[in-house]
Amino acid sequence: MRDDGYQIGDLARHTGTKVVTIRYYEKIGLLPEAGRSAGNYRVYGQAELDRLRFIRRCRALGFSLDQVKELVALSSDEERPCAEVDALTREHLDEIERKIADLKSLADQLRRISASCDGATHISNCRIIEALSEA
Amino acid sequence: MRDDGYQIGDLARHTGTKVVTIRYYEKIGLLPEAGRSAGNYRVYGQAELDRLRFIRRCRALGFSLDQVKELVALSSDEERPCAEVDALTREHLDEIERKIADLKSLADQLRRISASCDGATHISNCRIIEALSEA
DNA sequence: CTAGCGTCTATAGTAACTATAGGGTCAAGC
DNA sequence: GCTTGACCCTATAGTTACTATAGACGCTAG
Repeated sequence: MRDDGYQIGDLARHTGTKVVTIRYYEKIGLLPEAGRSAGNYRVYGQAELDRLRFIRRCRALGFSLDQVKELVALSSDEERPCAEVDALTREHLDEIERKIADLKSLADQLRRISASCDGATHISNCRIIEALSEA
Repeated sequence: MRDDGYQIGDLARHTGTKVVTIRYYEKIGLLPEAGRSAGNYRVYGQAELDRLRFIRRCRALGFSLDQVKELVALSSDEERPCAEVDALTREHLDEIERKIADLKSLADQLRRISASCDGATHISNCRIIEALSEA
C-alpha cells in the first residue's frame, strides 16, 4: 500500500476480482507478469489497474477470455483501424442475440409444459413427464 | 443389431448422442450400467433407449445434469406427486428468464457501444475501447 | 515476539462433455 | 484362413473460466 504501488489484494478490491483470479489472468498471459517487492509480493501500478478494469468490463459484457485477449491486443496497438474492434463487438452481439432467441424458445416450451400440470396427480400420469419424453 | 438389442452406436444414432457421451452418462450414474455381450460390448433395449431420449430432451431444454438426475428419479417413482416435477420446471423457467433479461441488457450495451464507431478512426481514438474501459 | 492477516506456489476440483492412445471384436471379402 | 475396416473397449487428459485447498513465508500491531 505504498503510495506508488498496489498489492494484489488492493487490485482485487478496486476491481471486484478475486486474488486467485488475478494470478490466473497473469498465468494465462492476459495480464503481464507483475513486478515484485523485496518480499516477493506482486506490485502493481495504475496501468495494471486500468488493464484489469478493461478486462473485467469486457468479461461482464460476456466476451470470452479469448475475445478479451484479442481486444487487449487490439487496444494496445494505436495504429490499427478501429473497425477491427467493431467487427469483434458485432460478432459478439450476434452470438448474444442467437442465445436470446434460443432461450426464448426454451422458455416458451417450458411454459407450455408447465401449464399442462394440475399439480394434483401422481407421477404415474404426469403430463410433464410425458411431454419431456417426447422426441 | 440383433432384433432384441442395440449396441451403443445404435443408441447414439437413434438419440443424436455421441458414443462417448453415453458412456459418460453411465459413468456418472445417469444411465444404469449396461448389460454386456459375449465380446464385452454394451447391450441396450427399449427401456434404455427411452431413458436416454428423456435425458437428451431435458438437456435440450436446458436442464443441468443434476436437474436431469432429479427428474429421472422423480419420473420413476410412480407414487410421488406431480407437483414436484412442476416445481422443478418452474424453477428452471425462472432461471432462463433471468438469463434472457441479462443477455438483453448486454445486447443493448453492445449495440450502443458499436453505434459509437464510425469505422474510420484508429485505435488511438477509438470510442469503443473507451467505452469498454469505463467502470 | 507472537498473533493474525496477507501473500506465495502448486495442485486439484467444477460442468458437461470431447479427444486421444492403445488396444480387442466382428462380419465381409478374397 | 486371413486381412480389412467398422465398431467397440478402457483409461487418461483436455476444454472454459475460474474456485478451492494445502503448506509455507512476509508484514505489521500490540
